[in-house]
Amino acid sequence: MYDVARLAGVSQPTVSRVLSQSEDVSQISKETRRRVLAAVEQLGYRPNAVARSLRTQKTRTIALLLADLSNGFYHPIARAVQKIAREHDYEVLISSSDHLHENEIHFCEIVLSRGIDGVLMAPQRLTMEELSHYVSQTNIPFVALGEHVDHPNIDIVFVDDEKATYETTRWLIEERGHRRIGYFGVPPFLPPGPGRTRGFLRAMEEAGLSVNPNHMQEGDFTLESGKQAARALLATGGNLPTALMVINDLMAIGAILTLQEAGLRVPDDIAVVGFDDIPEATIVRPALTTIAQDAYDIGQKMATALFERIENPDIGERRVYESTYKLIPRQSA
Amino acid sequence: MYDVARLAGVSQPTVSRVLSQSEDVSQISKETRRRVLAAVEQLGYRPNAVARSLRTQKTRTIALLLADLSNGFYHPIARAVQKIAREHDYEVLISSSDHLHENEIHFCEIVLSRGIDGVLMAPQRLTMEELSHYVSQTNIPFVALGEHVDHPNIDIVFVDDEKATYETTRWLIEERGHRRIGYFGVPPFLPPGPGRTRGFLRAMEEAGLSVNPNHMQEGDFTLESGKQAARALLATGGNLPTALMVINDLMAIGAILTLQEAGLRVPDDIAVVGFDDIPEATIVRPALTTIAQDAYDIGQKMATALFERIENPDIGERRVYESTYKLIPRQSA
DNA sequence: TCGAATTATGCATTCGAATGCATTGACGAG
DNA sequence: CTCGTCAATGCATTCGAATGCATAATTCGA
Repeated sequence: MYDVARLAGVSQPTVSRVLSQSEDVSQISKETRRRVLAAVEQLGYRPNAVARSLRTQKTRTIALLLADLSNGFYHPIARAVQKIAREHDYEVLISSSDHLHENEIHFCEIVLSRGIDGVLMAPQRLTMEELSHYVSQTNIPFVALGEHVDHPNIDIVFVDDEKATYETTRWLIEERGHRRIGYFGVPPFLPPGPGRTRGFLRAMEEAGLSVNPNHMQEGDFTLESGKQAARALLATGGNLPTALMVINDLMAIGAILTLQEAGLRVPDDIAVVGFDDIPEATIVRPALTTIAQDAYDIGQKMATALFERIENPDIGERRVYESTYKLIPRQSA
Repeated sequence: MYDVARLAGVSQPTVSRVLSQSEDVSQISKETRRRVLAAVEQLGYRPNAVARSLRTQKTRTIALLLADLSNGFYHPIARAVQKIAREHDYEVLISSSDHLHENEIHFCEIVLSRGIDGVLMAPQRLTMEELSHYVSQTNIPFVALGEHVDHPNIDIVFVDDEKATYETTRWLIEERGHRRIGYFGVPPFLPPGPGRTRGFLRAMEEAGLSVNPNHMQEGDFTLESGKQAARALLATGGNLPTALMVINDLMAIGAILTLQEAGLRVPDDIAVVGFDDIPEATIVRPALTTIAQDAYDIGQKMATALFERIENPDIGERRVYESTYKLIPRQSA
């Protein structure tokens, strides 16, 4: 910057003002501005973002923690966040926890030490104490995905998982006439497991239907775990359910593949319903009936909420945004 | 750091030494070290990465530019890079160009202004002049994916695309007896389009087979564009090829879906071969026969090459690493 | 017992840019 | 002709940590 200043015949602070203050705020003469910009151009000067960050205490970077980069559900979120961030002239540091506690902790440490300006996260294994611990050490805004995050300083965006699975289970019962319905979920410590499971069980109970414990299997959101769950179901040897609610599309697809391999017809022998509506849902045959989430909308809501707080730090209390879902009947149920 | 120093009864530089120099290099007494670490603990002090970066001129961050975050091919690359980066205690700034020139430029600007320590990229639209322009402005190492990147200061990792499609096309001809083979590619300015197309054409020519221009269609690597290409193929009305080489799996799957919708049987009426071996290849029915790339290996090679240069800046001339491919015969051909 | 060689630590400066405050010059009013 | 005002710019400092150099403390040998 000194070199630019010398070439333009002004002082370093003047160059700084030309480069970092908006035209109307600064009191730089037109002529000076022109000379400075010409010098910048001539030298190919580029401001050093690190130095700028140190002085302003802003990095113009937000961090985004996803649960699984390979799960297509998260891609529109990342895309929406990137887009909005770019509109605000911010960069996004993307990280994938792969559902691991250790990675979520690492993410938080990075956020605190790197001077990130705001955080978007889909936390799964972090306890509320841990979250509080980190949030309390900083003034930057946090926005999380999921109803389970309940902290006074964290805005959330959520989808009513319980209602979604409840309604869909009822749909399976009332519209499709199923009475033996199974459920593939995840262990209760993995959001949004509990909510979805609750919705399923409530619908079954209200309909006066019992659930065979053998028909409830657990996985970890991956395709492979959906296959395993289906294998476990088949291995029980007992009579099979006529329909299966699965906690997400990837597992649902895994289940379909394995069931078909075992000679079962979907949906004739077993109907399968997923959750998310990822691109793969239209690739499997039969195409997957699923509860669609609007991931792009979720990403937009999260990013918008975050930047509102970044631009106006004293917005006040926790805000809650709900994003919609919608049952998409295809061929698998 | 001053607070820590005061609490520990030492000077700020001493705290700095305790925190940033390895135990054996530094000449800090055991007792002082203990007191300092205790003070750090007590105050919950966390070094400011921005200040550290300004002083050391290192950000401990590398940048990774992918062509399309939604394309599963890139996920293992990202995963491998993250893993190796973490082993070196670096963070990864991931970005997706979505095949757009504008985004590739933006990425380079960020790299230069943010003081990134190294770059991994899968450039597609950047011209060699532009790349040179950016590379020449910095001393940090660049590693690129793809044979088409030919710059003395950029190491590359590549897969022999031409050989792969050549061999696979021969396989279609010799092992499977196809003589009318079509090809779905991408416009020639999109790597690795040209190499793969060349391999296909060479195999056809050597076999003395001509290619019906109607059987050559172009897309942009996406599922949707594969569907469009298939629609265009069908719309030509003429006789159809009995086999189709497709430049990547996503387009191949799109093609299969559309062909099936039109009442054609795969592979009986038209065999389809893809390239990449993404997870979706095992989801479609028939399962996709494809040329597998070892994306995790590619990511590892790229990251390893990069860190070698980061740790030893004067390694010298451009290095070239080849990663393998392998035809995976499944059911679609 | 004293100086040389270590070892342990502190002081002052530096990284690059942003900013509070001071200064300069031009202009107009009295 | 003088002084106040305001626009334009410069000076000095600051952000937080790392580091070259100087120095104090300790050890050791002769």
